[in-house]
Amino acid sequence: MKQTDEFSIGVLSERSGVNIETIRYYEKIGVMPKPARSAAGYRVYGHDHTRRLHFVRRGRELGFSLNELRGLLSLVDGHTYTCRVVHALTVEHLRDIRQKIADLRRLERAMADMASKCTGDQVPECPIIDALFEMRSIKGSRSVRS
Amino acid sequence: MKQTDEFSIGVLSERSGVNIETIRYYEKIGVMPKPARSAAGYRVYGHDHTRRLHFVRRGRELGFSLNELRGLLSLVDGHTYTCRVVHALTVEHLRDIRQKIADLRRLERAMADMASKCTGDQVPECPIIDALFEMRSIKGSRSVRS
DNA sequence: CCTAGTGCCTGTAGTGACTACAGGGTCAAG
DNA sequence: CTTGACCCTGTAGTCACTACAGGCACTAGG
Repeated sequence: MKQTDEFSIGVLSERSGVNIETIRYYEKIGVMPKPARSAAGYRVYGHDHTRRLHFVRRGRELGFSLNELRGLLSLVDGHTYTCRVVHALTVEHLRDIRQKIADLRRLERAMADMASKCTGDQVPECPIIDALFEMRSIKGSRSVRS
Repeated sequence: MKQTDEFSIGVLSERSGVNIETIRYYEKIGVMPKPARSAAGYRVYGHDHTRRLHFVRRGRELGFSLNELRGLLSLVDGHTYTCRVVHALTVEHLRDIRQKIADLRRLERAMADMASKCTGDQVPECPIIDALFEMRSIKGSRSVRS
């Protein structure tokens, strides 16, 4: 590891807040490029890697899938992206987020409803259980993953 | 398949709106009980199975994990649940949901912000890309799965 | 009776985005 | 020269399914 701005995967992990295993995983699936290797076979990273990993991390926090990020990054890599394309992706993603929020709100209401009907007694009966057995499907409910 | 209220997995699937493969999966992991079998080895279900499967479906729609549902169902099966226990689980779950909504709202704001700064031009520069590269971590952002 | 078309069976593998080992090699300090 | 921290590869596990492959069972039509 030279004097210049080169560092190991552990350092990159710490700087980026991304798990070591995850960094290697990103490399395997082609989200992060294969880095140079030291004589001993250790991965050697530089500033560009940090930058890119930050990009991925932010993107993930914003709910982009790794596939979407791979798409964005390939645009960046090829210098072929335009503001229009990126904007379209963002707006689409925003729509998804708003849908998810709406789903969760409906879900919140249903749960709060159930909880309010519950006496919290030690008795072996519970309106929540009944509700789950009797209740109709929350219509329009789509993939709400916990 | 007798005249009484017995039916195949296909019928159960249709009645419950749960995929056949998923029903078999639920059986494998112990969320649904092993049903009786016909002479040919076909699964034979009755009304109780429909009821239970509905329970699981509703629970899933409300965002409970299969593990949580297994817990609830074992309480129901053993007739050992009390309203207090169920209420506690529900309230805990409700807290998770509200946290998720808050996360998504923060995310929505960040995305909307980025989108609004974007000109949507054909130019090969984009504030969104820049933002992703430069932006700080959304603090407190936890598991926001898409 | 034969055949085609369903429906059902088991078991395995794939998804996404990681995480957690097992079983080793490397390196710096004491 | 040994200890411990770090790194390597590769595989398997997580969750909640979904999708297939390869094979019986059953029913209706010819």
